[in-house]
Amino acid sequence: MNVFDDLTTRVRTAVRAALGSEGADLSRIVVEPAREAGHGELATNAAMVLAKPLGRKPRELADAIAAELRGDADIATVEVAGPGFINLTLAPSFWQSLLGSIIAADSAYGRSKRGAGEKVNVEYVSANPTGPMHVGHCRGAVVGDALASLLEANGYAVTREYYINDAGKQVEVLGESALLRYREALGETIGEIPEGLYPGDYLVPVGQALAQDYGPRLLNMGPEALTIARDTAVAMMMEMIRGDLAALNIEHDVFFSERSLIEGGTDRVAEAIQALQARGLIYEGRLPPPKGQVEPDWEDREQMLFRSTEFGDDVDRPLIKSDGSYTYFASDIAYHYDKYLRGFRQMIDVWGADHGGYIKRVQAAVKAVSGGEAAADVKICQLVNLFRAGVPVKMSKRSGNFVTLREVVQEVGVDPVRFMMVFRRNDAPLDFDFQKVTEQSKDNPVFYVQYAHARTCSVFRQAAWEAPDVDASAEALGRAELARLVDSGEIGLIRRLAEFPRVIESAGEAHEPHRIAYYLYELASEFHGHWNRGKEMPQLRFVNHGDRESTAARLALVHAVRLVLAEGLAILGVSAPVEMR
RNA sequence: GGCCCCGUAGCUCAGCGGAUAGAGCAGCAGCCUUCUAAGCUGUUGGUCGCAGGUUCAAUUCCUGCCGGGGUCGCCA
Repeated sequence: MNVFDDLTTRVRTAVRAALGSEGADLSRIVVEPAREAGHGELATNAAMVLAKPLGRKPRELADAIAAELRGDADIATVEVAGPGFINLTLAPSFWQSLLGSIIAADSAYGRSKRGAGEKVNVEYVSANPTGPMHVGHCRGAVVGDALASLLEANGYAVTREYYINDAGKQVEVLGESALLRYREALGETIGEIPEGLYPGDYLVPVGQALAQDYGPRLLNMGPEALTIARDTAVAMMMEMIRGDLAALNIEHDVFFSERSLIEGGTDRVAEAIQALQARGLIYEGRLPPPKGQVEPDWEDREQMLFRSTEFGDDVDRPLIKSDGSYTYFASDIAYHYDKYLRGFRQMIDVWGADHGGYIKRVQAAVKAVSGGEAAADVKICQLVNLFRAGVPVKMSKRSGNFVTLREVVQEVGVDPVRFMMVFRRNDAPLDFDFQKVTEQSKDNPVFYVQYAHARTCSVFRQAAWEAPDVDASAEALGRAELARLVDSGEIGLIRRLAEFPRVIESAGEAHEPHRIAYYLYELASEFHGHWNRGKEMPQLRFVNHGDRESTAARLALVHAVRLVLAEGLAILGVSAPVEMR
């Protein structure tokens, strides 16, 4: 039910009829919404695309195609304009019946089957399990989650995944920090937390849990105690992080432990390296030191390298540290190899801006390890700048004075956080103002869009009161005399609703959930605008006194607007309130 | 120095190769004696960082500069 696909097909048919089908490439022909009112409702580039291959003038081709299109009863006007555009307006009856289809499709409207059930893995958040999530993690969390939903709306089989970095030095430090808290829980005075350990209070419960479970036994246990403390701490931190995510309504399908790659008998990292070796992509060699930067302890040594440059990386990458353990990247290769073995050919990783330099090597790894069958897209999320009524919120890691995700959600609620995080492109920095995002005013996009939905609901409440004889059920509205919808504002709204499937597809294809947010903003704006016209011109109001048929038709339109707003907000994980009080 | 991202109206930003580049805010001019719930309507404002290239067509793709940010073996 994508109008643009529908019309593209019709245009291609018209092209074949007008010009014969002698092998011309019709794939580049598209029908798009016209940008300006003066350019009709839809426009196609068919004539311009075909001009060159056919060796004919665009305007001439356009005239021939246009003549063909005029035979289509759904097309009201056809005009050739500019360099060879064919501008179309559709018959009101076309839009009216489209509205009927939208209502019939109900919550399936906008959903695409383009993904055809293909498996996609979206890995996001993946915050280190060393403490609670702070606002910095928030954006990636929301972007990843909304992207996952967006891909589901496009018919993909999506797995939401979290990679737990539970294998490196940081979790060892976490373990040590937990042991200190353990001694504290046993009654020792530990004084100030030493430099280099995690000072946060959130480790106090970990120490208490250890004390409760083990009593004083860990004190003389040796290295084993550290392992126990570490594992306990990681488990409890992950519990906390899950709670943080739950506060954002985020739930992952898979939590993948980095440590699991090397524990439990099989060395999955070694297997991944072997897979690369089998493809001749591993060698012993030396790396040039980084240029333009002083590296005092640079040690030139012969080491095992992955030939990632073969896949577009800048230098080949080491897999084994000088102490003999695997590099983080080696584990990550194994992790992505695992994703490939689980059947994912499309992998999306959502990372913070500071990981930008890591993209090429992971993409190289995915290509290498899958023999070119799989590909990774990496979405980088830029910083979020916090404000309170326009004043920057100071944050310093050193003083531990960072704002946690939980605090933000508690203060402003989930909806403003989720909406604002996708109201920018992920790769552009974003300003987040605690005060503005909760304002109930036109200037606050969250409110503006949610209010549009609430307003649609309000119309129905009003209708039940003022026009109780009109059956406002979805079934009845689907049967309404939609031909009553002739006002330009009404048709305009239907036209906007018609764009929804197209927005879902293009946003899904580009992996850009923010486009949904912008679309919803535009739809809301158009709906509010039409509403406001009813102030000056009561005859345009949805509840049209004394005319049941007209009221029913308009309620059908409002119902469809509500449907699309709710669907779009659902993709973003933002609620669609029935009232804003 | 290498690599990556960004550069569009005074500000914050949209813009999947298409026409005269859009929105919100701010500014300006009206309306707001009351109704459909958090005002409304209109309007000013642009060498799309610069220079080349590809194309019928470039803000969009490519190359090189300029400016801002990030990042740069054995951290994750």
